Amino acid sequence: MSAERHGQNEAATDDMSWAEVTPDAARRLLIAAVQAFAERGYHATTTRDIASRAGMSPAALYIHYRTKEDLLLRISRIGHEKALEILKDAAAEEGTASERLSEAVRSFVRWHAARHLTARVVQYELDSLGEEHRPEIVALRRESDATVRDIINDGVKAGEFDVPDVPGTTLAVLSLCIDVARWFNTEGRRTPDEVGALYADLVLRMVGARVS
Amino acid sequence: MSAERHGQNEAATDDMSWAEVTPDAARRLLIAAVQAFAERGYHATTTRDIASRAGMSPAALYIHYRTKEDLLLRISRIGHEKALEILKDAAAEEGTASERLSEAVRSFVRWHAARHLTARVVQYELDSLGEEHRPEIVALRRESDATVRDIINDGVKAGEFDVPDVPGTTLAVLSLCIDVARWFNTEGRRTPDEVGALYADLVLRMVGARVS
DNA sequence: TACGGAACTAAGCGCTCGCTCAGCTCTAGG
DNA sequence: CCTAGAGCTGAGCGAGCGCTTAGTTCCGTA
Repeated sequence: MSAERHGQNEAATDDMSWAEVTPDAARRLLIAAVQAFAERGYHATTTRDIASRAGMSPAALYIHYRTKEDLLLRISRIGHEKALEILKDAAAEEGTASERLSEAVRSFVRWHAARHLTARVVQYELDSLGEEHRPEIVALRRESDATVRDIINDGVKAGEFDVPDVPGTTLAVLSLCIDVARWFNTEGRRTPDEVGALYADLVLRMVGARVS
Repeated sequence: MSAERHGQNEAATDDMSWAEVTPDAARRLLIAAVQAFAERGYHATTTRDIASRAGMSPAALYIHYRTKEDLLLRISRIGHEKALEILKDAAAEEGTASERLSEAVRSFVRWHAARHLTARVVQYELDSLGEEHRPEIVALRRESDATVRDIINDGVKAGEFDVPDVPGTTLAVLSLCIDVARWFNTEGRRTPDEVGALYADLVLRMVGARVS
């Protein structure tokens, strides 16, 4: 079966990846919200739907979360922090700029594919967040941007890369990786690992890395 | 002013690009719907909002469109047809595969940037379409995919390109172009022409085109 | 001038939404 | 055994939703 082959059935692994969310009922609600938001979008999802996916009554949601938007905010914050951590870990490794960029793209894309439900909410439901919470999330995105841009700048300085427009190329690389969350399908032909490898190669070509 | 510099203020040019929609009131409603859907998303947009943007009462909408979803369907169909036409025009030109791919990406991206409100609805609100209308739109997307894949295959056969994974690279190229609609901002630093030129260069690198 | 029909509006119907609240249940501490 | 409090539910409120309907306005034609 496909999910087994991928080893990435999101519903199964979510229990582990949202371990920081307690108590148990709050975590179940949050996981239910991720699935519902990813499938239907934030505005099309009802609190009744989220609660029933978690096996609870509609009122139970409000014991653990102040509002429906509060749920989205927590998902978005945790997700962005995870995505940023992945990029920073890759950037902090030892090795050439090519190696670090390749590893950053590979792991970033792998996350967007394996956890595409979460990533879809994180990357595409940002606008559903109210004005008062958006700046916090936008700041995390800028950090992600800076992390990738720094690696590319390193590569240019070291003579490894040929990049006429560093900010533009950084934007394109991140855009390419993020959009994986939109089209990736667990039932499809590619595993998250395969997509990660393909994209790492494509990005190295985009920055004109010397063939190794 | 930015919109003037870009020469691409969407609200202004929409009157011309939706010329095929008649009568005038129907076109005004459709343009209002594009703006509202792009800003807030389909589900978060109310029919009252659309009607008031068009300077009409809520009931007037139902004289020209059967339902709110009917509006989305018409926007989506016209938009996808336009996007496909752009790709096919570039693919049908004379020239090398590099030239045709470059022109396809340049014009496709330029459209997604200049008309990013429309493109955002077309590319990201597909899931809001009911099950009965989606297949028609998905067929148009497959045609777009095939058009780009054919150009890349031509380049590989001619020895112009070095592409280990043609379907995967095709997917990545289209994904990269489409995501322009998500991040492009009229107030930003780049014009649609500039983004088109940048992306055409990046895509030629992705397919390993020989430097010309 | 009179009239048929298309375009449009004011009012509002039935429904579902996010969210609330009074009260029930279950468990830990004494 | 009793009790306090956290977790949860059933019922439902006020609001706003998509959409409808009865009736008005306006214009082309004769």
